[in-house]
Amino acid sequence: MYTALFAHIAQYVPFSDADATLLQPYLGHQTVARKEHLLTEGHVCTANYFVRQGCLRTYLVTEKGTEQTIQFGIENWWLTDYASLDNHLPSQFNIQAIENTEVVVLEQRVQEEVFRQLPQLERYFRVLLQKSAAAALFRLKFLYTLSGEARYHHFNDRFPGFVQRVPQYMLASYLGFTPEFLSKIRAKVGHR
Amino acid sequence: MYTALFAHIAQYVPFSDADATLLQPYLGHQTVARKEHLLTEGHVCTANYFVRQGCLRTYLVTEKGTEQTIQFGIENWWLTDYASLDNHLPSQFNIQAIENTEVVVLEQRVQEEVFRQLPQLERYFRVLLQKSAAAALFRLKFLYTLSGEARYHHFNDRFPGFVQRVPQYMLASYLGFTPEFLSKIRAKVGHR
DNA sequence: GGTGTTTCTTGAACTAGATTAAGTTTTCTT
DNA sequence: AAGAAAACTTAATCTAGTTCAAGAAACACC
Repeated sequence: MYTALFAHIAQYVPFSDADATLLQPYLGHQTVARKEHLLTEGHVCTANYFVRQGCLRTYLVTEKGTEQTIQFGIENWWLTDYASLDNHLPSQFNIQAIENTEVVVLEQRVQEEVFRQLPQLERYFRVLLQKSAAAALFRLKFLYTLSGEARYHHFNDRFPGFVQRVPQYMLASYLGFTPEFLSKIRAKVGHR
Repeated sequence: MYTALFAHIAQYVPFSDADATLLQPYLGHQTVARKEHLLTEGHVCTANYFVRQGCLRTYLVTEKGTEQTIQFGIENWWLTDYASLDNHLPSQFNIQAIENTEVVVLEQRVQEEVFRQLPQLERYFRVLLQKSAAAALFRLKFLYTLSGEARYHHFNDRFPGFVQRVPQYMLASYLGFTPEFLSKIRAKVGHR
């Protein structure tokens, strides 16, 4: 049930079987059906989610009523809206399953106790968040310096299986352009 | 010398005078003249910088040779390139002073020892990084959903003093458009 | 298998912002 | 104070990507 998460933690900090036994009662497990939401905008985000299997996305609904995909989360990634989680504010984002997904749930209300009993998890999350900060810098570089078409190719080269895994309108949205434009790009290179 | 940093830490975690005395020998202090660099792309980033006074920016040089400003860092902010810092890789970014600036320097090579002696700093940085992750989500929302002109107004409303503090071509770059376009926007509303 | 819904594709018309070019103003250096 | 460099402004032309519209294809449900 939680072995993927425990293995992930052990990659970064000392984490014994006893530690795992200690942590387990604080964790939840949830199966999320395709299209089902873990977080809906306007509601307070109450947990941090670790993807055990499957794929999630964070998106928002624009003033025009269209969906803007902000990020994807696949296996071994944590996903949450920290602004909402930490400040108990209604979230501006949605977290939704793109395919049937299984997540490990760390509720905000037990997080402090978890850190008290397993202080090395402070370090685990700090290290992961540093990786996330590094990725955010590259994401901005990507968005600011590449054309829409170059972004598609760059992404496709980097994550070749992704294009088949997620609907194309979501991918287009994530990459910052319209599905119509994505069709045009793909037609140009024979649907790679 | 380090009182601003110590006060900042004490906002988030228990931090006594004894803790401050313990940390101090591991810190450096640097005055950076306007336009001087703390990090140059192609070099490995060796430290995390806390802005005591002044203003920094992270930027990159595009393939066309133009500068793309990615972020600003003002008082009480930490600034670094985590990808380079943590993995000892040459950085793709530059960190430069926009005005005369004073920073507290936490070198990567002493960081582990600092965490060993002051474990609450693991928590301090985790909390700050969570805020940073929250801000990154909002930054993407901002970039994806607002027009160039709306981004200018939104930013100006939020940080009214900033527009006078940084050169306009840097602000335009940060907001994702050309300086020419920024001139047009400002002419429209009578140079606010 | 049939029907309804969602996703993808195509093409014409449109537009937000970029590019090019150059003049003006401000700042910096000596 | 003078000259050079950097930053800002202005306007015409251009373009990457959007919008609009609708048909085709794929998927979901009963």
